[in-house]
Amino acid sequence: MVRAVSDTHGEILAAAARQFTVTGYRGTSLQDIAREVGCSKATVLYHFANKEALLAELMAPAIGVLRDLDDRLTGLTGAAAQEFAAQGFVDLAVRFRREIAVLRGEFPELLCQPAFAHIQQISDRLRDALAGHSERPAARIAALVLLAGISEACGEFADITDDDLRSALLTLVRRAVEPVDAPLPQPPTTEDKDS
Amino acid sequence: MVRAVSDTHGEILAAAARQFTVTGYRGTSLQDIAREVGCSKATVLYHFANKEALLAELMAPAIGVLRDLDDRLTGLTGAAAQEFAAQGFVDLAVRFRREIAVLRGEFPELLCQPAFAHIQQISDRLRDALAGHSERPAARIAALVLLAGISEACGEFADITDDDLRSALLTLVRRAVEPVDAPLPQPPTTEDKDS
DNA sequence: TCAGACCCTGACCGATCGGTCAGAGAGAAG
DNA sequence: CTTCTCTCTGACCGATCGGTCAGGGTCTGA
Repeated sequence: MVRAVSDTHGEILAAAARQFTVTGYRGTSLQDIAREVGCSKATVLYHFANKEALLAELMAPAIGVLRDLDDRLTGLTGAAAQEFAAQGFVDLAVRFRREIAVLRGEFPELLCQPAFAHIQQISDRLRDALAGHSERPAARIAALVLLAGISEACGEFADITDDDLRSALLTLVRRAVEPVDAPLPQPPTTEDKDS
Repeated sequence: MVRAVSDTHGEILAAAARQFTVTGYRGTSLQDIAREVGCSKATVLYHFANKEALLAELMAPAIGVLRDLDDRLTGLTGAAAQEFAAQGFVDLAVRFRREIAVLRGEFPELLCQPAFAHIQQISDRLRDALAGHSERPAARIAALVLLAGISEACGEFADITDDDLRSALLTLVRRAVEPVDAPLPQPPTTEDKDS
């Protein structure tokens, strides 16, 4: 039986999400979260093993999508990989605006935690794909600026619909990204026409 | 007289700069800084009124250049403002890679402090200029993504020379930015070709 | 020799952090 | 009624934070 399963768990999660986006992970104390929910700090720690576990549960969906994107990226090369990375990352950034905003700036330390061990590697692969796997500094720089800028910026456009934001970002990426070095021969099947 | 003016002050500043770029402002304690310098925490607080004053002194040069850029931006409009903002900001970002990296992610809280009260407004004006003062969401989004991405990314290319980084970023911005709505008639005089 | 400015320190402070723990209260099951 | 589980809490803990303070060295100029 479920015993109506008090939604305190969910309330804590929601409050944490709100506070993390405003004051950041480090800047938000368990006390702050408890206060917003209207319970004690001990209650927060009854529902979550520790502060890190709270963050991990908050990020789980976004990280799942990111891993999925990474999986489907392997095998693609050249312009196809570039376009797929662009679409995939823009879509992810838009859908998980809030979650990404949480990690803003706290990446370096947070990435050391086991729960987030792989996302640095994944984002590196995304960047490489977006750079057309080129070694040219200009291509690498453009890809990193776009990834970082989108991560940073998309949380600040709460007044724009997902669709509008997505199309604007995708247009921007396609215009800004370095074109792949050589027009490599790619099978004309399973191809998206404008890239 | 100068009494050889013990360079402890400078050493503390340098150590703080290093640590802030790695662990962030919040993540670095006065104890950490003192340990790297090889002095006591009390010594750090003898040379600087408090932790915030240390940060302020570290940021002063970058902020000065930013204000100067803002001053020279007023009066310019359209494509001229856009190009000036692009060149000015890219140059600033490259020259002060380290300082900008310090503020990475800690902007929201730090901007509340009096020493940094104006830089949010300045960066807003920079973004507007880069967007060609357009109201179109796509233009605003592109400008913000570029500003945020450059701020975020330029600290991570320690292996690239200033000149290379600057030209790569400038190329990126010119390609990525939304062109101004209309080719407005601008006086061909008092025009800075590259500064 | 001595006063004073400068530089530095250990000891200490209150506040706050994440986290622990014993136990209270409410229902459900027997 | 008793018993058990689930939910929640106040009190408390050690660690660490930014910051204060009285005082000890050291050098300089009178």
